[in-house]
Amino acid sequence: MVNRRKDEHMANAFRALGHPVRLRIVRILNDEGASFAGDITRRLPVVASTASQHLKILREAGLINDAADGPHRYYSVNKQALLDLKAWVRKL
Amino acid sequence: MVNRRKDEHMANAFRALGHPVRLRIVRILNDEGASFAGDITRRLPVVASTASQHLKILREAGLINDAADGPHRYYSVNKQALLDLKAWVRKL
DNA sequence: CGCTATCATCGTATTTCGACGAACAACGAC
DNA sequence: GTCGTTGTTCGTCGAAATACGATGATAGCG
Repeated sequence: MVNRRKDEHMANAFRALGHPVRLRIVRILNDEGASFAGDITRRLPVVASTASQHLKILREAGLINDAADGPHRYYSVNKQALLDLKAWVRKL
Repeated sequence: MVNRRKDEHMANAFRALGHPVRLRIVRILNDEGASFAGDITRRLPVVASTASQHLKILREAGLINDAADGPHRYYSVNKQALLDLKAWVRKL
């Protein structure tokens, strides 16, 4: 099948979104713009190390970007990834 | 947050879609219409009992419907659930 | 330099997922 | 009733996910 690899990639993205905390992270970044890790974590019901893991999962799924900024870390949504997601879902 | 419960529900749906086999099931039902369990299973790289489990997960997530039809079981997409999913994703 | 702040990563315990084969249930044909 | 077909559920086991605290790494302040 032509789209087997694409499906694999999309399944990865969906799996990353398939957790309340991670869904909330994406919504925070999407609704309120890029943020520092601490500002995100402060709004989540988990400790910092756990939040960091969730951010890593979203990053590895390609859904968010990160950049170092002094001792802080700046996170933002990957707009292109979200566009791809929307395009895929629209076909359902 | 107003949409905490909604997010929980959407995370469930995303988690259900977060597996290649289940994504493929949804695509089969969506692209080719409702099907018997056996016809679906035959196109998946897993044995029948595993396919049945995946169908159950999708059903419990509300993404597909099922109906008994003699010794067969008939599966179809839940159009409303997909509409909800699309509406949610569109807001990203 | 030492000190604080900010995050990430490591180590670990618990839970959940995902796969299979075996056993079970429901239906139709006979 | 007994088969044969279809599909689900059960039992099990290894792999992965999820949470936490502890430790490590880096940047800026003094």
